Amino acid sequence: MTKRPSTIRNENRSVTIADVAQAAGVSVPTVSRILNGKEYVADETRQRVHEAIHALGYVPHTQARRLRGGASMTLALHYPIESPHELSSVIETPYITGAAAAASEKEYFLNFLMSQLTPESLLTMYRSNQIDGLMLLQVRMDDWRINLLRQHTYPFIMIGRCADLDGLSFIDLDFEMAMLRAFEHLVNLGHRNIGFLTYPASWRKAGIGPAVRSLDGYTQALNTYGAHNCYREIGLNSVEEGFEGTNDLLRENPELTAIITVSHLTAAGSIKALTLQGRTVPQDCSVMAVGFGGNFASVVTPSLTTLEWSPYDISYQATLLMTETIAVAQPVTKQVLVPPTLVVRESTQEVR
Amino acid sequence: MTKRPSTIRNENRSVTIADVAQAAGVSVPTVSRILNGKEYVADETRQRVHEAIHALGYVPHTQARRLRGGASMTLALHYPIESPHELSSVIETPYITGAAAAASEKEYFLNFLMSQLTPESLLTMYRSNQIDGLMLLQVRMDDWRINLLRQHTYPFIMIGRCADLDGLSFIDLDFEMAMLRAFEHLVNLGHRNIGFLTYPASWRKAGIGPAVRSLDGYTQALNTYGAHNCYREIGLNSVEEGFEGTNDLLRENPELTAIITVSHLTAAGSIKALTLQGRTVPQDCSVMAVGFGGNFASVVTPSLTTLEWSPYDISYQATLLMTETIAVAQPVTKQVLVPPTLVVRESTQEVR
DNA sequence: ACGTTATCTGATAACGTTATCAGAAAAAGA
DNA sequence: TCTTTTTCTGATAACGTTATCAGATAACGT
Repeated sequence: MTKRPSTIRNENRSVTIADVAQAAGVSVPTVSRILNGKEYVADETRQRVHEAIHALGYVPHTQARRLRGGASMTLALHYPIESPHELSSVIETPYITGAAAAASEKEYFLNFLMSQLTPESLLTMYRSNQIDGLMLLQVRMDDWRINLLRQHTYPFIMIGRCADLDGLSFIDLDFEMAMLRAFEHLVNLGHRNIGFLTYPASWRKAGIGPAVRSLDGYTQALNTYGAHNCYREIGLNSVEEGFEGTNDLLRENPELTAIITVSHLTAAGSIKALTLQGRTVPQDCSVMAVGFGGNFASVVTPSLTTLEWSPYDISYQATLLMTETIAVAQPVTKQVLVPPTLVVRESTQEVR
Repeated sequence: MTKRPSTIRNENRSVTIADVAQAAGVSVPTVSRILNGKEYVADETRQRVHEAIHALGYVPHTQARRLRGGASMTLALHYPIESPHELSSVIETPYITGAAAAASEKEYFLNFLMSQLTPESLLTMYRSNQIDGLMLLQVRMDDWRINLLRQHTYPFIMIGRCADLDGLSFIDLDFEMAMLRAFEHLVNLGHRNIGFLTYPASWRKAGIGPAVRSLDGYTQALNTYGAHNCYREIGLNSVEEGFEGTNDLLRENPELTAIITVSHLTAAGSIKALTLQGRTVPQDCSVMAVGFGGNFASVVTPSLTTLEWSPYDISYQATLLMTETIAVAQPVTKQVLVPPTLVVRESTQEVR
C-alpha cells in the first residue's frame, strides 16, 4: 500500500550538506566553502560538488545558517492598530507590496506585523534573532516604539516621520510642497478663495506628521499666494466627514471656489455636498485631493485632480534603506522627503 | 568616550540559556525544561530559574529552536504576478491583514511573497525550513504551484479554488449563491431584463474560479428566474471596460433595466455609461456589483448595492485552517465556500 | 636543492537549543 | 529494612551550518 498524497509534508529527513559531501567524496567544510563562494577551491572539486548538489536536490537549511551566522535575513513591517479590522480600511496595500518587493530583491524575508506588538515582544523579536530590522508605519510624536528602539539601538526606519529626531532615519511625504503645489495649481486657474479640509485636530496635537505639516504647508501657501484663510479640521477621513466638513466650510465662507482635502474619500464627500447645494464640480467649485492616489481618484465623478505619492515607491525605498543600513553595520541616518506628483483630472477648472 | 546611540544593534552577545543556567545554579537542560513547561521540575528550582530569566532579560533564540525542533513557525502568503507594480492595484489589503492577524494569533510569523517565486525557490522554502505552510491566492486551473506542492505533499491551502481537486483544501467565495441572490434581489424589485458584465473570457478558459462560476451562477439564475440572457465578458476590471461593456450591452438590448457587474470599478464605468446615455441610476436602470466591498461602494455616486464578501475574514479563516492542518500533522482536507452578504445601497430600485 | 609562499582540503569546534538517557534523591510500598 | 516507584536533575549528543586552524600538496623563488 503506497502512502497516499496529502497536504502534509513527508517525513523523510531533508538532504544535508553532509549527504552532498559524501556523494562528492569531499569533506563537509569544502561543500560549505563552495556554497558560499569562498576562494581556494579546485575547479575540479567545485564541479563535482555542484553535480552532487544538483543530483541530490540539496538546499541549505536556513535556520541552521542563521544560527551560525547571526543574521536572520528577515525584516518586519509594523503598523500599530488597536483592532485588526481597523487596519483593513486604513493601510494601503502598496505599502506592504513595496516593502515585500524590496525585501525579496535583497533576499530578505518580510514579516508583516499587526498590532499585538508590546514593548516586550518588540525587543524579543530583535533579541531572539527573529528580525534584523523594522520598518515602522504610522509613527506618532511620542511613539513608544521609537523611544524603545532608540534606547536599545536596534536598526529601524520610520515611514512617515513624527518629528525631526536627530540621528533617526525616515522616509516621508513632502506635505509642505504638496500644499504649495496645490495652491499653485489652483491660483494659476484663478482661484483665490480656497478652503481646506484637513486631518483631525487630535492628530495634529499628537504630532502625527501629515496632520502637522499639511496645516503648516497650508499656512505657508496662504502667505505665499495671499488667499483667504479658511480651513477645518475634521474627523477621520471618510465620505461622511467630507460631506459635513464641506457644508461647514460653505456656511462659513460661501464664496469658496475651490476646496483642498487630504483624502480622496473626503473629496468624494465634498463633491456630494457641493452637488446637493446645487454647485457643480468643477464648474462652480474645484476640488482637489492631496494624498495617496490609486483607483479612487478615477472612480469618483468627476475624477479627482490630486497631488499624490506612490506608497509603493515609498515603502520600497524605505525597505531598501533598511537593508543598506543593516549591510554597512554602522550608524546610518538617512532622511528622505518624497515630493508629490500633480495629476490633473476632471475636478479642477478655471474659476469663472 | 561613550559609544553614541545609533540605529545599529549593539554587539554584545545576547543572553543565552547557559547564562541563565549559571545564574540560577542549575544545568542548561533544566532551564530548557522550565522554558518549555515540562513536568518533573521542583517548584523551588523553577522559581529560581524564572528569577534568573527575568534578571538577565533572557529570550530564547528563535533560529536555534527551529534548528533543533524543525518547525519554523512561519507561514507565507503568495500572490502570483508578473511585475511588482501590478500587484498594488489588484490585491486587497485585507487579504494580507487577515492572514497576518490569524498568523499572529497562532504565534506564527507571516511572510508575504511576491511573484519572483519559481518552482525551485518554492520547494526550497519548504525544504530549507523557511516556511511550514503556504496560502495561495489567485489560483489557476493548471497552476504549477498546485501541481508541484501536491506532488511533494507539502501543506498548503488555496484561497479561491480553481477546481474541485480531490483531497485539496480551499476556501472560496460562493459565486453561484451570489449570482442567485443578486437575481433574487433584482427580481423582487420587478426586474426581468438583467444584463451581466463578467470576467474576461480568457480567465474563464484558464479555469479561474470566479470567472467560471459567476457565469455558471448567472446561467442557473436565468433558469430559476427566467430572465433574458444578456451577458458580456469584458477585459480586466476597470472603469473603462465597464463603460465600454455597458454600451455594448445596451446596443444589444436597449430594454435592460438592471446590470450586474463583478467589480466595483466596472460598476462605476456602467454608471458613467448609463448617465451619458441619459439614463439615471437607479431610476432608469439599477446597477449591482458582486465582489469585495470596501470603500469603493460608498464612494461611487450613487453608492453601490453589492453582494460582497470580506476578504479579511476569508484570509483569516484560510490561515487558521492552515495552522490547524499543520498542528494535526495529518492529511486534512477542508473545503469551505463562503456565502456573500447582500448590502443594499442606492444603486438599485424598483423597476418603473 | 631548499626554503618560502600559494593553493587546496579536512578535523574540529562552535552557534543555542532540546531530546534522550541515566543517575541521584526522595517517596512509597512490601 | 529493602526494594520499587516517583520525582528531580545533569551529561551527553544532536540539529545543519560555518569559522578557525592546521596539515598537505603544489608552485615558486633563490
